[in-house]
Amino acid sequence: MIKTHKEIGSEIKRIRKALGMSQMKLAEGVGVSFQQIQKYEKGVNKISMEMIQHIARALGISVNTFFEKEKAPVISEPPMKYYSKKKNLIDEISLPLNQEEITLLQLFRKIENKKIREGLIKQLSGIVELEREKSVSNHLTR
Amino acid sequence: MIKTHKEIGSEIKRIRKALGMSQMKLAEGVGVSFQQIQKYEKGVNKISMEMIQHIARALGISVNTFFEKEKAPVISEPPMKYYSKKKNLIDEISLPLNQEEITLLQLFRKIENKKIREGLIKQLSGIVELEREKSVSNHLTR
DNA sequence: TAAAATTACAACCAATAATTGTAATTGTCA
DNA sequence: TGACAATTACAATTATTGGTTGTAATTTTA
Repeated sequence: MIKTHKEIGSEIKRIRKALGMSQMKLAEGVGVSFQQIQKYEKGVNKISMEMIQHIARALGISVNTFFEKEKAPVISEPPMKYYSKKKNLIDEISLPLNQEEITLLQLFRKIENKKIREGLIKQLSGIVELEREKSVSNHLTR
Repeated sequence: MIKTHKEIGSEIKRIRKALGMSQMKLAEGVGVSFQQIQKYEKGVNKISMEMIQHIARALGISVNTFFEKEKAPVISEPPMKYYSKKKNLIDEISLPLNQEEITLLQLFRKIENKKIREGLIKQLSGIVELEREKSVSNHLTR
């Protein structure tokens, strides 16, 4: 859910008051008129990316404060088996990816045929299986 | 140090390209013309707080990505060594994934042999190729 | 190399960011 | 209480720019 300017403005106001700071003082720190601060707080005017940084600095807080509620990228846990039981609650999580993995995904997402996708995954799990067996036998004969 | 719109725009462009996404496609996801995306990327137009959220969503990343490097409000400057690690963003993009894609990734990550991974991607691109050709011929005979 | 796709650049216009001015509200203290 | 200062709300105006469409240039694909 995206945050509206009105919501962000209210947050600015809340923080400003919590700091016992007047609109005038904040305006001074930001470099605009205090009436302009009012507009930001009311959500009348949009807040640009540069402006939010000035405001955050004047308030002595981090810009991230305004997006803290966003869920951070979560690292998924390895599945028990190769096919993990899907949990209905979560259908989308975020993972940090490297370039190779991005390429993999870009290609995979182009495959519209579901059976082909499923087949690929099955094949992939076979490869993984093979690689593991090989490493095991290597280990035994080493 | 505050980030200018130009810098933020460049970051958007870099991420978009890393994801293999065209301006058109991004524009579509954001809900503006692709020329408007150009202006954001060039820093010609300011990016509002609401707009950055739409852009982030269309890119499948968190808004915080644009402020990750930001230092939290500092009273005294911390030692340099804690900041020394320069992280390459392209190698650390977070994407929302569905269950099938997560499975794919988890399997792919188990493959330690680089050649096998590369071969897989090559094979995958071949499949994509095939599927596209098929859809083209379907379209022609339809 | 021709086509298709993607990107860059220009001109135009409606929308609004920011200013100044004034009124209303709140707080302070004699 | 009432006068005052400070703070905040609201109005009107203007310069700026966010967003569009159109076209040219560039890159990619077949």
